[in-house]
Amino acid sequence: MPVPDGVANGQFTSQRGVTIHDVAREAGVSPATVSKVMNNRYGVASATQARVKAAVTKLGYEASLVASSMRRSSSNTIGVLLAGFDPFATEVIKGISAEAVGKGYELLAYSGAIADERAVGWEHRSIQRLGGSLIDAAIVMTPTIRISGTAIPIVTVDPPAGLTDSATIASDNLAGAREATKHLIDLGHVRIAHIRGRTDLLSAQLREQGYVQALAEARLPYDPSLTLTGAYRRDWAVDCARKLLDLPYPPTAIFCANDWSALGVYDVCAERGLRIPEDLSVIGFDDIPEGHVLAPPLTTIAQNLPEIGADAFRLIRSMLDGGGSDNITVATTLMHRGSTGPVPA
Amino acid sequence: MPVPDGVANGQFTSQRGVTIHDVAREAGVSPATVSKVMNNRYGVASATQARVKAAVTKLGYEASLVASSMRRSSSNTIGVLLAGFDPFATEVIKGISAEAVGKGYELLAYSGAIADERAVGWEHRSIQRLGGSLIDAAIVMTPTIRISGTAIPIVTVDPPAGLTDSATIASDNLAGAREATKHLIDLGHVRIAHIRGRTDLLSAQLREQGYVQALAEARLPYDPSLTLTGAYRRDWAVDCARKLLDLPYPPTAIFCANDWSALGVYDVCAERGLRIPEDLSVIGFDDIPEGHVLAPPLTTIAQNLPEIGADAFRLIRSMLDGGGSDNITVATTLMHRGSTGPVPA
DNA sequence: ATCAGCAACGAAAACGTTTTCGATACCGCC
DNA sequence: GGCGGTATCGAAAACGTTTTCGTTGCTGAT
Repeated sequence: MPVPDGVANGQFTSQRGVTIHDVAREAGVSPATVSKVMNNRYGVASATQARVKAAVTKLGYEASLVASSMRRSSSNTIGVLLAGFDPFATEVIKGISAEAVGKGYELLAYSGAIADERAVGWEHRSIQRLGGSLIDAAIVMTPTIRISGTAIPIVTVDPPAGLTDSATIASDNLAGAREATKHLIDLGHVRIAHIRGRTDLLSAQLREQGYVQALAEARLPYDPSLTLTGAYRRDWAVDCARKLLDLPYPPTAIFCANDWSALGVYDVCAERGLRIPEDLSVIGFDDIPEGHVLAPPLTTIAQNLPEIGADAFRLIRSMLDGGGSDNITVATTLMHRGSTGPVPA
Repeated sequence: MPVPDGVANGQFTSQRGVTIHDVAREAGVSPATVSKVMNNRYGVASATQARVKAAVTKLGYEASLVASSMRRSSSNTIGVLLAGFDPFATEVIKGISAEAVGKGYELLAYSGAIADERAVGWEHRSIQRLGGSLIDAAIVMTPTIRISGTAIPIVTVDPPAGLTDSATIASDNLAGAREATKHLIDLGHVRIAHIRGRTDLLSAQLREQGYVQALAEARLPYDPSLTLTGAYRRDWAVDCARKLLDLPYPPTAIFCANDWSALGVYDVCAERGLRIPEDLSVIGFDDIPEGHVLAPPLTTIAQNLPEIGADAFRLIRSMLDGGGSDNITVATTLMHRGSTGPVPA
């Protein structure tokens, strides 16, 4: 139901916002004085202050963030740079926001990845574009490349491999994967497969490493043919699951590097009539909401995403205050639901 | 484990990003020419272009968003303005993002509500601060006031009461509330209470209206003493539930204006030893994740938040192309879970 | 009466980019 | 050789704000 409210095309381009000059003219002072009043600078008579404030409220003036942050060095806002507003990122942002509220900082989440061809290097581009003026510091989510030589403090959430010399926050992927694998071992499983994630990501490497460690700790043999690459993708995981189940001596349990991969395993079980967990135990990683509504609900390793965000904010704040960088890991928790059970007889 | 990576305090303030002047000097041209190359303007020799591009890549130059959007009018960015990154807002943002990706637009979510005392009017402040230069249009989430006189197109998600003359998107709160109430009626309930939301919000008004309509359609009597104000808050809803259950002729079912209010009802049932749904049926609105893990899981009216976001993006895009405004409602769906059942005998 | 001191205010520069417009050099053609 | 036309480039203004610094005018002390 379109509303014919009498607005024509181009209605907005003609208008320009009210500037500091308008306020100055209204109050009969110079722009410089208006700026001083707005920023509570010393050196303006109280009578003038009152006049300026009256003009400000009358005209509804608010300083343009762009112009002021161009002149100033600091803007009191911290930027959150992300490839897209996916569930992972938004959950972490919630944590950042919860921690930041009331601390006098504004938050600006910027998604600068326009198209896939330009996607590589979006982190650097975004920091260059926003940094130094619009934002005082940045929290970068799941970058694909190493970021260096920036003019502002950076903390990296879910960092890429090999980035230990700067500030990073991530789940304790190693311990989480070890716990997942140990959970399967405790249920009596001996032949445990692993569908690993994107091998270029540190998180995937650590989860695989945790899987290997848990096997070693339990003195179970490590069979390389039981580890396939699902790249964190459901469709790839489908292929992996098929190959694993086609093995002459197939696994009785699969540890998936993330929940999406586990969904792929569910798909294959459905197509082959295999029951979970009676015929095959499945455990995931991440604890996405979709896992709750599966039949059976997915056993998984939950990441504490808001806590990661809160830690990221605390760290970047301490860096703004002159503190050094740090590498923080956040504990995961095993969510024992319906998709894992004792080894079939 | 702090990493002593040899960085001192103030390490970042000294550095300044590489500007267009640096590139110009490197390439032996003027800043104007560099700008033309960056923006693919006509009138620069191919040899010069190559030299400039080489300098750009060598220095890793990226135009400052602040400076360029100060000079330009358009920035190809649409802003999402919100009071905070709460679950409602982030879910809608996901929908906006999913719809915006690949359309050539960048997204900038800005949370300008610093402290509660300054919170009133954050919408206007944010638009003034970002509009006209940093963002070309804005999607405003759950504003508390009417926004008018802006220089850029605005669409409002979950608009306040009385705002029908501008572009708005919201769930079909009326139909959803009617469905919720009808669900209880179909289960045989006759004495149905309603814990309403914040009466200043249009959503709450419509949900109450839907409740009243459903009663009327079923020719059930409307008892004003069965409607109390929970203001969308859990603690207020606790008081409401206590009062309702203390009534001489208490309700057998309660329709809560949102899920948080329903949680308050759960609290009171727990404190009084009432069983859900045997002694009291409870239905909520919103479908928050917390409702899934309750015992019993909460029956509720789910909002299609990502769809709201997608609609918001589509609408603002058509407005940028010169289209008129619109008022859109998005359908809700009843999630029948464990907290509603037949009327007790 | 003179002057140091200070409060109040404004002129102007600066931030980094884009865009207009004028200047220059070169080309082909008469 | 002169000239109109075109291609290429740079000087400078502009965007809206903040900040420095100089100017003005007043107060109070000598």
